[in-house]
Amino acid sequence: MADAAAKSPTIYDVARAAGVASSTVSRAFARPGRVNAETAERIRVVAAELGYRTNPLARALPTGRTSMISLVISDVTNPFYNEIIRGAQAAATEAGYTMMLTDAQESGAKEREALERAVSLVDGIVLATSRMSDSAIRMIAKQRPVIVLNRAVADVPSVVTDNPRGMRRAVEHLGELGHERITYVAGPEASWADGTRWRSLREAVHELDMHAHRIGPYEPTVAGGVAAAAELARHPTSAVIAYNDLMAIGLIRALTVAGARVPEDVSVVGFDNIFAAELVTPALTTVAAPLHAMGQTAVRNLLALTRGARPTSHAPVSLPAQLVVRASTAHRRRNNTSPAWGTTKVSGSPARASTSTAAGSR
Amino acid sequence: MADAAAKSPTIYDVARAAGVASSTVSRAFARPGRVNAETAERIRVVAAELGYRTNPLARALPTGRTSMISLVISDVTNPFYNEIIRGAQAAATEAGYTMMLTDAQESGAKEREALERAVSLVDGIVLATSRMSDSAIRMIAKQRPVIVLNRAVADVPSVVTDNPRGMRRAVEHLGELGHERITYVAGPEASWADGTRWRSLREAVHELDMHAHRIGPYEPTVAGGVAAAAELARHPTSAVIAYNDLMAIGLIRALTVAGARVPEDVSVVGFDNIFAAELVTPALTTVAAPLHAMGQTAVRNLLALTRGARPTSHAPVSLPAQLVVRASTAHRRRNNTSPAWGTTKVSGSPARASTSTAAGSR
DNA sequence: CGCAGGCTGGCAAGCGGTTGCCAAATGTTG
DNA sequence: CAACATTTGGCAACCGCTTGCCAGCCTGCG
Repeated sequence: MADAAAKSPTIYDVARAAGVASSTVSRAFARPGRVNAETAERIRVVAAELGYRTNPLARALPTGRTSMISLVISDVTNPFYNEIIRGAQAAATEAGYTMMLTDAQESGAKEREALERAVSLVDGIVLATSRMSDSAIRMIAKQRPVIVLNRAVADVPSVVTDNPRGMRRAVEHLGELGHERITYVAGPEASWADGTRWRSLREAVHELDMHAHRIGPYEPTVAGGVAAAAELARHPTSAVIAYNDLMAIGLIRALTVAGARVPEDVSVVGFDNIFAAELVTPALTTVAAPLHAMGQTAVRNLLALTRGARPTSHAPVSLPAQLVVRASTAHRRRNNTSPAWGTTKVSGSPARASTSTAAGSR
Repeated sequence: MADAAAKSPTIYDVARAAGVASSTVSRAFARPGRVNAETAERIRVVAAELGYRTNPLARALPTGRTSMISLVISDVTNPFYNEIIRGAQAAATEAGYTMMLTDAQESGAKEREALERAVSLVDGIVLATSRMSDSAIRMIAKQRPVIVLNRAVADVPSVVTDNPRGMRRAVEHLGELGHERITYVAGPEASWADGTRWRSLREAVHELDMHAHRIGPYEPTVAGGVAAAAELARHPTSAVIAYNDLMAIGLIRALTVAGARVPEDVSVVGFDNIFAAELVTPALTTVAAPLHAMGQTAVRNLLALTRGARPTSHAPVSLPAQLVVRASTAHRRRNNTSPAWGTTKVSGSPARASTSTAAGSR
């Protein structure tokens, strides 16, 4: 019908209708002070009548700025990003920028390919939990301003959670509940966050005169948590801290299936405070990252960069974490030397345990 | 640092280096057959050496095609969209398109504003569960090809789940378990999906000689489900179907708190099969929508539209749904005329119930 | 009254590609 | 070998907007 017919009006149409030169129209919109107020007003009126709307593409060509930024996340499916996306979106909109979201689907290659396409379209990029190598990231950063989120890369400004403090709180909490030995269920080996979390845990237990040991790495998913449970059964502790909530959830499920009770027999703490954390049974005690603030801060800092600001220092911007205590942690039962699931562990399912161990240590 | 120095090479640079005209370079990339194979190869090599990459913005200006599409969803936070996003992304990438994701944050106004900005940048738009009015949607559709997802709008092609069949399966399932009366917990009044689900439920119970009644509307969130529980307590049935999983989860929690056991006392069925559905306790029986396929189909159909295809008919493309039976549904306990939670409801916690009711009906 | 300087608005040259049209070169056919 | 068709590459005019530079005009000041 009458759809393809009407091409949208250009500054030339407006210029003709208003009886001025196209450059004047352009300036009326882009450089308010540069044109006489009355003239500008007249142009504005005429433009409105014609339904003129400046074409961002055409504007971008000569200026080189698109007013778009890109947020790349490693996995849209991971609820961890929900609030980050929201925060980033809010900051972008607030500054008049359009944000394009790209899902890397946990693949460094896909991430790279998507970036390849997007890099020339945007004024800046936020890389959240990038799966690319440090050097690949630096490569990108050479072409456009980049902020990495939840990771530290030399020479590239970043925004992270205060993992040390968060971990410290978790350990203190467990300590107050009488636990002395903590098992850390590790996430992806390549993960920067995993590294700092484990390091922080070691420091915390040292200071608090407790003990920690580490198993893994495992996939940072529910399935990964399930896999970890088998290994945990071989060296049970009364308290466990998992790399993230997804793993903690998987762990609890597997533990429950194996006959252990959470939190009575074993306390479990996760990281991230994802949406599902409070839905599962028992509700998960977890270290909440300031997700919304992270997305927001990342974008704000990015936009500052695009305006030419140089980062004051190369140290990551660190945002405070918070411990959310729910139902998956409880007092250690001191007098019970051989709990039900401990029994299960030594005799019950040796085959399963060894299988998973092989998979776990790769 | 040597960052701002190097401007990326253009076709002119390549042309000079290869000793041909810029138009030939352009054609070598855009119109493969139009140029001699050898020449094209040489150009390609030179371009690779120079690190030339075609600038999508510059290309978009004369052609009017950006190779970008936009996916607008009503709420990134809602896990319902996870797989839709994935499917859409996959279809877009496969076709060489870049997809930009926009979150409307459940606000028709924000959706509109974001669209305002994006419409001139993309070749087409997928509106998933749009919160805008039909007429606003048609307005957009007049400017660019549009596909609406999970909704039907006259004159705009759409992709939806086969709600009737899905509902039918749910009702049959409940019928087989001996339930005779079903309560439907309604979602947003304005929701197209809610309308068809309730209608389908009525038809199904009619044919199967069962009974249905409806309560609501409530927010399509966990909180909404919690609110609904209070109302449900006033007219208890042994089976409940909720508008979506989030509400079903909230309902189950509130029911459990109130002393009812799920599924022993009341069976609950949700819709959508979101990620958390299998994590909660009891795991949720739900009608699974073919989320990935929906996203994929929507984008594919959209791209077909951009290539000039006219939709064959204006009837929505309907994709099959599937009932996933988990642990939240069970046989009706026939001999128990006054179940525990029925008792609870009339005497146990009237205060709590009435408080929630007030909150629920707002 | 003459002139420096601030305002305004127009001209025109891009930004990096695309593409209709033309001409030279090469291939085909009678 | 001439006439004609087919490739192949170049020229140049856009696409819609920005912006450096220039000129006309109005003020204010000495």
